[in-house]
Amino acid sequence: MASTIYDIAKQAGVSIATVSRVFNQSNSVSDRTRKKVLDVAEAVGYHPQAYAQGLASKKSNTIMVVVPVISNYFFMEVLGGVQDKLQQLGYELSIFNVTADDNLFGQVEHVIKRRWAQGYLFISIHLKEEQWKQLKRYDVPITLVDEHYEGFDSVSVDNIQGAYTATKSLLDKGFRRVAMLAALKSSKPIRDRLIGYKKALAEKGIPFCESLIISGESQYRDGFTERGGYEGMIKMLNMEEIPDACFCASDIQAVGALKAMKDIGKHMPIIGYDDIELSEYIGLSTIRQPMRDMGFYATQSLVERMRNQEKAISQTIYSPELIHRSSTD
Amino acid sequence: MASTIYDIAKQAGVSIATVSRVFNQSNSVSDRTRKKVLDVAEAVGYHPQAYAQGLASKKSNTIMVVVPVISNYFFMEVLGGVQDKLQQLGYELSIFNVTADDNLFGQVEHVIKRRWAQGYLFISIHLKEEQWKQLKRYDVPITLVDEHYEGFDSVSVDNIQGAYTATKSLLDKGFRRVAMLAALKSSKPIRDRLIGYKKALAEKGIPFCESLIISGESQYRDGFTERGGYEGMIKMLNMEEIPDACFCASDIQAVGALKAMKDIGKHMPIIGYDDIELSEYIGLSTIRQPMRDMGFYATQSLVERMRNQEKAISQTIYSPELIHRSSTD
DNA sequence: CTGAAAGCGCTTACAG
DNA sequence: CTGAAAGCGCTTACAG
Repeated sequence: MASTIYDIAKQAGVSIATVSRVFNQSNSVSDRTRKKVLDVAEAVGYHPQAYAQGLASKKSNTIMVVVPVISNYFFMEVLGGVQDKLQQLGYELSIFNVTADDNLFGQVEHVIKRRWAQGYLFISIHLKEEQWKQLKRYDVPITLVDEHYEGFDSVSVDNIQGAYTATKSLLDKGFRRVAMLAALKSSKPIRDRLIGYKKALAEKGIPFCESLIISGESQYRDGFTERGGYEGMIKMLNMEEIPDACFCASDIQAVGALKAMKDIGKHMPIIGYDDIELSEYIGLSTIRQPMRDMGFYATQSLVERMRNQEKAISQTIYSPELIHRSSTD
Repeated sequence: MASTIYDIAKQAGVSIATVSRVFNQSNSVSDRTRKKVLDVAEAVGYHPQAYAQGLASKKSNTIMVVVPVISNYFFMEVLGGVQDKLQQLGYELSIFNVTADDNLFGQVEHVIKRRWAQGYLFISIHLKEEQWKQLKRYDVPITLVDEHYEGFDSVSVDNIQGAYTATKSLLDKGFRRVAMLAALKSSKPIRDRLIGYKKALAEKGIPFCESLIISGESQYRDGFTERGGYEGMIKMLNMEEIPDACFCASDIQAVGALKAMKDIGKHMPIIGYDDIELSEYIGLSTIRQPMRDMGFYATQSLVERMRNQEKAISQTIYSPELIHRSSTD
């Protein structure tokens, strides 16, 4: 049950080098020999051990995805794209989940130092300029998704523009008191989207009003949850002067907001952010992020870099798209 | 940038064995020595390489999750539970995604033979009795989630009972023509749920009618999608005699079904299956599967087995719970 | 096309 | 508490 390359070599009457060659698709093996080796291997159920191969070859054929939260719609979609691409290429996928509470950079550095993979896909990992620079020194293929740093290939969506577009679409409909249902204030997407929101207001000459920003304290998924949206909307509907309309920082929060409005019996137009598959089915207007495409493309970009460290760094920035549905009618 | 245990040993003035001991938490190292080693390691940014450790120790501290589809609500929730548990334990998580089209058993066998991990969590992997038996021979810790085979620890939910409960709840309300919005007929959960559905009918003396089973052909996520539900419900609403009520095979399909009813302008009570987080927010009655708990508990069970191969095999079967909300009012 | 041999970077008895 | 040395299961020049 635990045969090694030596067992196969002995049984097939060849050297271990030859067995190794057979399993490495080397073409310098005669068909006869190859067949003999394969037959024996098949019979005893032999496969090269991943760790031994990794150590000896200093390669691993593994791509590692590094993310803060796995159970999250955005990540799930991006990952779908990653898989689609990987399936074509024959790499193995590994996922490393960094925990929010601890020293983020330390965790990221750790996983790289351990050399688990040949290439890394960082999804929604936000570091400081200084820290990216340090990572750069490891000289390992890394592609960033949902983040931007000029030293690495990256694939992202313009959050500022997306929030701007969402807010503007509401303002253009004539609403003045447009609220923003945010999540954890310190999170990167919220910070960016707040900028876009303010920009749209400024353009219309509407003064920014702090009280129209409803943010949550929950650390769980940074507040991008149904519950977060529900609670935020409840607060909003209890304000002395209820907003005219609302820009929600994510579709999943909008789902909660919709319920809150129903429960309270008051209604206002809302627009979400992401365009998860579900949104079409609940008639939610939103800002589409091409999540699947991002995963797909980022993976391609990473693999290209793994094959050629010298290629020029590419920054891909998708423009978010306004999707109009019934929630803003 | 690529220091090994030798570099650290030399710089710290000790042997490589000592360096190794420091990184393996062995307590037979003096505090002075330990500090010296740690200081040097910190300075040069050293971490043991995963592959070399794995090969030398024949252990890997890695748990691998094997699944058919990653971007799927059920899996996402289960994985959330897995992570919660793993975080407490300090194992690394790897995910292996088997593709639907190919020879499933071959893929599963391959990943085990490569010895990527010390323990495996199989989620929604359905094999034949015969194949499970073969896997058993590898003598590797495996825990099954959403599947049952007496040779391995398993954590599952009684699908037959769940479907029975759902269908019965509709029949008890007085509906006679209760349809089932299924997905890919050949999928395991559908087969089981169909049994439960029939059982409930039989109990009430209602003859089973093939035309009330609406199944899809889509391979994508086995048809457990919003679109699948939407299309199924459209079909149903176009039948000459529209059913009185409908049991949907998953919440996500129910979301699609809800939209279909709205679009067509006809309505019938429906009940879903899963109780994904979302369902509470759209008022969907459903059958709750404790997905997070299943992941959590399965991980615990797996780790216990990894630590003690001799422990008795445990089969945990959760009873699904009926959650009553407005969609069946 | 094939083999002998060194080496990948660790761990772990075995001695002391 | 510490070190010398063998071994984990492969890959890969180097020779032939």
